Amino acid sequence: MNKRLEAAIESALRSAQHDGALPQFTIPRIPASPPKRAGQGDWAYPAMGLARLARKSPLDIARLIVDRLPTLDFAGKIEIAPPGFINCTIADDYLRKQVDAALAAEEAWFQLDIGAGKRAQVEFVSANPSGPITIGHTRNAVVGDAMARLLEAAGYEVQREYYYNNAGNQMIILGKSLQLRYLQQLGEKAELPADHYQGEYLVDIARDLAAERGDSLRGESWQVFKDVAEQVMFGWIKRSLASIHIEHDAFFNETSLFESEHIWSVLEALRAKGHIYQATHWEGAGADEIADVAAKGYQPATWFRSTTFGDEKDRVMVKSDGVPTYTLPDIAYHSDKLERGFDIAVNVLGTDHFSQAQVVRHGIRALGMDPAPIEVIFLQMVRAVRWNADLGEFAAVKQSKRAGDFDTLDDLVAMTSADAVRYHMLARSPNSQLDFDVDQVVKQSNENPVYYIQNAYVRCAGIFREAAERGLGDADADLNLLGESELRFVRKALEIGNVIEQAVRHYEPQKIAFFAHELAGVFHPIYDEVRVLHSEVPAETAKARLRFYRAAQAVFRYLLGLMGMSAPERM
RNA sequence: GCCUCUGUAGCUCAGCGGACAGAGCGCCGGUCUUCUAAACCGAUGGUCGCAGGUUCGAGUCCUGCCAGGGGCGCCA
Repeated sequence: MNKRLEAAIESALRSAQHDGALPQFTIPRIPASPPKRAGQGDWAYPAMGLARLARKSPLDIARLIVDRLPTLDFAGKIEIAPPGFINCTIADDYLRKQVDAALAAEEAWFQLDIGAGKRAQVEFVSANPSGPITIGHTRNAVVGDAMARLLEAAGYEVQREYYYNNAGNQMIILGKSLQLRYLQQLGEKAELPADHYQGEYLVDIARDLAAERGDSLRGESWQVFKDVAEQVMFGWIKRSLASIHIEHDAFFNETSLFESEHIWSVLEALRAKGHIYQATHWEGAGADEIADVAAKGYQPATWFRSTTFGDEKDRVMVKSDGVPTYTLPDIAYHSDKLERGFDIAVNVLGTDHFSQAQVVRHGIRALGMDPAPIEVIFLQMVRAVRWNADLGEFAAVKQSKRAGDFDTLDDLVAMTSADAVRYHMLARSPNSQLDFDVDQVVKQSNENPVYYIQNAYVRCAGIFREAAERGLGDADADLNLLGESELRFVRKALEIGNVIEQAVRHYEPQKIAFFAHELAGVFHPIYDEVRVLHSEVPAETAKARLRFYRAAQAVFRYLLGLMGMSAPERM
């Protein structure tokens, strides 16, 4: 709608230039935006931005524009306000029509076409199968899934992908850890080294394994235990994610890149383009670094000259022992992603991967590919915190997998609820750190934004239950009987399209959470004021209002769905 | 040291270069004989970390400081 207003203003400006009222100049793109205050219309266009170019006062320019504005079906009153705003109000008639339009079109009313015919991929979670889903992964999961849902709402065909590193050292340690736990179950004295996974969950798996297989695995190598651990972990991970309504379409593992030899062909491609060299230390190394390398006695390794692309130092691709670092498979994986032809490939990562993501980008460039489709949402740290009465302050609950002391997604859901976890993890800018106060989310659950939003849906459901009992319907409703308040809600609901578009264009899925809360804030006062089943409400008015609440309920159902939250009939 | 994120009401946070800076929670005072009060209404509460700059206009953009988080491995 704002786009159409901007286009109309641009054509008005052109016509003013054409008839000589304004001098010739390139018309800048000035966005119309919703004003903060009531009484300033629904869309405001600041003509002040044209004053210098047109060499006229902003108010005069606004006048010239308004006089030449083509008719717009949604526009009602159009006013000029100092210092030079053009305030456009949406016509009441248009708003009334939207009530029926929303109900007739159902989900299509919200659907955008900016992604029509385009494919998007969201890669998220991507936790190694070395333990349960932690609170950090949970934030990643919620943000990634919301992003995917928003892209779908924008018309994209979306694939949700999970990438995991199962070829590295961590998985070897995992296998060995389980092996030792298994031997402990058989009564052997086996000590777990400090760098092994200490978590109790491995004891559980070992116990099951001993129960099922007896001592038949006593002589097996760690690989066997690694495979068992990986398989069991993935079962847990998928089940945990499913508990907050998240499911991936594809699982991509690092091992497959080795099996297909893809990582080696990528390395050769880089070498052919002259970005690879063998050395004990990188080309720009200082005296300290060279001395350090000498002290460690390293043989030559394989380096990627990432400094060519602006990196601060070159990176090792293959260690001197012949084992690749994470960098090589990561580049290979992303080149594979791009070859699959996605228009957008969103990657949700913790900010601790910032440098790594930059190197991957350099690698993609070095291969001669365009990294533009790759977008990364970096998440700042999330901590589970609890009030510590002894200290008199909030203290972080540790979440190291290997230390065996952490809060998992399962714990969080058990302590709060899937809906509360999803909302609280989503309703925060990815750029901000998040302290997830477990006790607070539980304690305050009665005054929570989660319930505030869901209650809007519930209250509608209550009206329909009662109406059905009294045999009331909304057939032949005359929407002219709707009042100012109801139209205020429709006006706000119409912003959904803009919110989704902005969330998608700027990769800010949290916007939808804030918007849902705002819309509920518009809804609740109306619910109190605009009654349906009240003895003083005339039958025809009740019908119109019933239809309005049906549309409102559809809006909330849609919004809750976009956030992966449930829409309960009762609370 | 370099890179990056954050700093807005007592607390947790929104805020798109535009008009007098916004919510929720907390505190204070009101509102249920009629669709769920998990709600609503009202009051209180701000030198937008500090200092410059760009602009007709800066919480928003630029530079420099200050404070806090994260990252800078032949780890994964």
